[in-house]
Amino acid sequence: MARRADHSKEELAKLVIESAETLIAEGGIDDFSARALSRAIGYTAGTLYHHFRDLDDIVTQVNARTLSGLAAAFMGAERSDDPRKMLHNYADAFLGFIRTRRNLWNALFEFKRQPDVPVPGWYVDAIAGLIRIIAKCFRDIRPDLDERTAAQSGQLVFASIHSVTSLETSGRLALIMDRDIAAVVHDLIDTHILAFEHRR
Amino acid sequence: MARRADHSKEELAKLVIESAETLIAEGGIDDFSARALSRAIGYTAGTLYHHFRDLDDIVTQVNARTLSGLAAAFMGAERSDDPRKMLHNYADAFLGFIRTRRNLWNALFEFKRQPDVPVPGWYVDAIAGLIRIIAKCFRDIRPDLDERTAAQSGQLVFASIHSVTSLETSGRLALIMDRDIAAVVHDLIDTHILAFEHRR
DNA sequence: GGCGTAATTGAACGCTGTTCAAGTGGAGCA
DNA sequence: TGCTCCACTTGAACAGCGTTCAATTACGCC
Repeated sequence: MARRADHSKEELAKLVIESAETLIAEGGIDDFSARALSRAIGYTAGTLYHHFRDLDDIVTQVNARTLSGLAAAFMGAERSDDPRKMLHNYADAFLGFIRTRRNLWNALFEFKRQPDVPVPGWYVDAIAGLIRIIAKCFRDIRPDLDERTAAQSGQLVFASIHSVTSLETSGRLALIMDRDIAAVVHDLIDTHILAFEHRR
Repeated sequence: MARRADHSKEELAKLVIESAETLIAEGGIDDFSARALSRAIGYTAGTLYHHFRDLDDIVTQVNARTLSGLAAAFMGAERSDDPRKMLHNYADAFLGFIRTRRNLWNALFEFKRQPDVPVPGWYVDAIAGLIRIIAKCFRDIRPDLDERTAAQSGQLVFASIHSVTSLETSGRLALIMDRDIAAVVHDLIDTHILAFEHRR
């Protein structure tokens, strides 16, 4: 029963990515498998490998949607003229985004990439874009400091927040601290702002 | 062909944990499996389940050794009367420790715990002990601030450093920043010190 | 020496990602 | 209309995984 009239090549690809996103969002990356995905779309596992290189290929495309969704959440953050307030607004946008998409956010950093397969360029660019938004706020706080310093603070904030959220979504935050994720994230931002204000 | 003469119950348990540690240290948690471990010790996979609840049980005991090894590394950190310098010394001890034990450090946070199995108490205590050492330095920097504030800074530093090291060991640090792990860790510590000095 | 029991084995179950020969349905051409 | 061709789909297969368990073995003890 080859070439079923059910879906065109493009429709099937779309169906696969969207179903994969739903499966990961609902059950996490651990319950996600080639057979579970093929069951969900009504095809056989083998078909997946005719349209995608492997499962990592599919997960990477789901991750792309998550990243652009986060970028959209950043764009939708409440505006403020105060860069300090703006950083907290971004944090709230971020927290709101991952609250409803825990498993998808986890998938971004959980799934193993094999070292030989290079990270896609758009992947790096998407993260760099988010960090640039954060760095811009630091630049506004102390325009006298050079751009590189602000960029590094943006990177540190991004990495630190990623840390506590991944600890939280994997259920390990309570091992380290006794506050909830939102309190910790805003505390982290205040810490980095305070340090940045008093630099040099 | 049971061979109780080869190893006593205690000897076998020791052999299992040590072999598991070696396997994880050399090949990472991904290449670690019940069959690989049983092959290494010259027994069958089924035997493992007579002496341990499951693989998680074994990994957890390996993690215990890693944690106490890290505590020992902290104890061996170069002493200093300056708490700021001391924080950097702890960082160097930490960096030195994970440099030779990347895969073991990864195993500490990588392997999935199922949510129903509670985290062992000594596990929580071991982490809390490390954080307390860090918090003590912050307390020395500003004795006028209350203990809780210092404790929270200790937690933030621990979580932040865990973040960048786990990003680094999983090969993702380069996605976010362009500096090496040691530079980032010391920068993080300076940031938290600077912010702590200027609190309230 | 024989018995009881603890330790060990090896097969089995259901799962995983991935590959591939075989077969089918639809499009294009005569 | 009939025919051919090939992209697509399937289902079986492979090698691995964690885990369980009936059967077997070997040891300590009486």
